[in-house]
Amino acid sequence: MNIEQEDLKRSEIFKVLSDPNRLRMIRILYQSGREMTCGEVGEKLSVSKSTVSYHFKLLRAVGLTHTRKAAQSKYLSLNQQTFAKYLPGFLDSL
Amino acid sequence: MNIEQEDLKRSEIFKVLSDPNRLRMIRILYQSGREMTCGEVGEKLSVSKSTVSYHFKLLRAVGLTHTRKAAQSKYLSLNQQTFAKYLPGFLDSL
DNA sequence: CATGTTATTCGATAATCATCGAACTAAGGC
DNA sequence: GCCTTAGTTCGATGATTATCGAATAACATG
Repeated sequence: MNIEQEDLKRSEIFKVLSDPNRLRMIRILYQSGREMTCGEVGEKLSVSKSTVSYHFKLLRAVGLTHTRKAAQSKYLSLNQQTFAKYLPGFLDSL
Repeated sequence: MNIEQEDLKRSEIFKVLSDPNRLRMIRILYQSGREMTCGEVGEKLSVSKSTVSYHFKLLRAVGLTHTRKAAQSKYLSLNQQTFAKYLPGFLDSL
């Protein structure tokens, strides 16, 4: 990847992190230290489930989270590799 | 500062970093290792000077840069402390 | 198969954003 | 005092965004 593309990727990641609700989601996932479902996270944020789904889609799209499907639920967890590459030390600063 | 406020501050910083042109500005400043004027940076990005001024204002507003005024020019430099606090290791990953 | 749970998709809407050129301010040099 | 240089501010505009509720899809369980 050249610098142009790297910058675009970086700015996309920052854009995804620039919403307070998404930041909270990440903190919730990080501090829980386990997988969580959409509903579980959404409950803590008091926003509609469609909005939660929207945010989760964005987080997934830039590789910040990983999704495991099981039955009707989807379990989300942080993708530590992406954080390590683009935001070294960030998670620990939360 | 409580967590709510910290998250707002964080998301503001990320929002400022989520624009490719502002990211390039930061890279330019970082790699040059010195102060630069608005015009100097703007030249490298081929955007209008009003747009550059707009971006610089945002960077300053969240404390990512520092401005020193001298004669008609304004010299910009990165505020390393803000990076260290909110994005440890980020500059080195550029 | 009917019902309930979990999540996604689809408009719609109000808000925010990046960009420009033009007008303006401030400072120097002639 | 004028012109030049360096930045800022001010609309205006087109694009993107966050949010919601309603409709839909996928799966499980009675």
